[in-house]
Amino acid sequence: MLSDAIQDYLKAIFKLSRAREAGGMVTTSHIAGRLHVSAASATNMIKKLAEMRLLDHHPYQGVELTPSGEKIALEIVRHHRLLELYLREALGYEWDQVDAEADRLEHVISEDFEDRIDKALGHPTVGAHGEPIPTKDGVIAEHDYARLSELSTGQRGRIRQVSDRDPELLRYLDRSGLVLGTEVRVRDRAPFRGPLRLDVGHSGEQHIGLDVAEAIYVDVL
Amino acid sequence: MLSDAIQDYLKAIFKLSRAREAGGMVTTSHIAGRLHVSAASATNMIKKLAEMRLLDHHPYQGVELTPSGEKIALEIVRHHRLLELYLREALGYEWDQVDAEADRLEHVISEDFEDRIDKALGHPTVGAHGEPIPTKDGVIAEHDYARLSELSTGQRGRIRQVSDRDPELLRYLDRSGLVLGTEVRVRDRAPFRGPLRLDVGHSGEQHIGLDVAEAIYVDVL
DNA sequence: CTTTATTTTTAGGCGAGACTAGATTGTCCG
DNA sequence: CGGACAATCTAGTCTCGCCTAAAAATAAAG
Repeated sequence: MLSDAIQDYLKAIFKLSRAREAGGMVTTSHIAGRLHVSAASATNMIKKLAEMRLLDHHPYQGVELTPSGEKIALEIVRHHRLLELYLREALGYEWDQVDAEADRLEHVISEDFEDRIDKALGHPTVGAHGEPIPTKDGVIAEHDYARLSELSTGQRGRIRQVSDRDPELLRYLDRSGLVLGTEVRVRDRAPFRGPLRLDVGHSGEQHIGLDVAEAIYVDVL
Repeated sequence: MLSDAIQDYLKAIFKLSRAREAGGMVTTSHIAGRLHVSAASATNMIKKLAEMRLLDHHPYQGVELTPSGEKIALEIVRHHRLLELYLREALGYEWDQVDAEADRLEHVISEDFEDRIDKALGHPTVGAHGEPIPTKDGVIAEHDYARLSELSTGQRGRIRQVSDRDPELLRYLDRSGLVLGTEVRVRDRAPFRGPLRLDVGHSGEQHIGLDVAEAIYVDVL
């Protein structure tokens, strides 16, 4: 059985390698930063994981998950996302609270538990924040959503996914009506990485910063 | 935050002190046996818990939880029993599977999670095996059920609680119709700790060993 | 090309919680 | 009362996952 720490590292590396698209290489300090541990601790764990053939370590360059490492990471991600959705759907959790609870639960649930909540949710394919849920045999759907920040003036999109990293951000999005499924239109973009003016749904107008817009993924309409 | 190990020790000591009723003293080897660790490990942890004023250690005699130790134990037991019941009611787990899953979940759920499942279950007072569920402020109901093994020929009782220690036993009870709420009558008791012959519900007759009968608690009718 | 700044790795250590081996205490029995 | 045996405790060790401090490698800048 893999320890919680190992699972956390694999999950973090997997997510970072996705975020840093196409580059593939994830550095020691990225991992350390994400997990709030020192760089030395990350190096130690990396060496151990390389020993276990769960990742390839290119010293001073970065790491890359092996297929078996990625398989395990996907199992954990599946646990996490099913749990998030279950907490929301079955227990009424708010959008911004599910991540923290799922982070703790994901390490301890059995296969049986996983199957039961999967069934209770009707075998969902996307999680509480729109992220794809890997299948049981490790296949994850690839969506090519655009970041809201990439849309130009006049373009419309439907919100399909949001970053789950920051609960504060999620609460802000919720208050602003920027939830999954909502249609938005870019009315205006201020220059020099300035804010966007948006039409949100049928309700109203919102001004959001570019950082926020980068955390929102849309289908361009 | 108390470690999982500490929580496990406190829970084990609490349960053992209940089982060994009135005696109060729980020995090192009882604890070690229950937790599947060596006696030396148990001694170490006992010293640590005594240091933390969670229990009183009378060397070579045994231990007794302090009020604050018992408070913590009750919180864990509450988590455990609410989880067991939730797994059964909401996710369709079988009687014999809930204990193992709850053992892992009990350490990681938040107060919020506890409150939500408590509410979803309608603030239950007894768990999946009939055990009383401590309240949030650490009060546990005391039932004075009789052991089925103590009933004499001709006496009737209603099953109110069963031991949750052994999944195998629970499956056996389930197959035999010896579930919570069932009425039973002792038709006959064989001598020398021999088996009991029972009328179970309206269905049929069962022969059960005395060990089994000791694990079943009834209201005498 | 050399200096400087940053990142990564190495070295050494610490606390938790388990273990084994061996010393100690308590109990029971002749 | 004195042994014998079981239970308990002490001492010392191990693994895991984290840490800090210092050394080494890389990258950037003059």
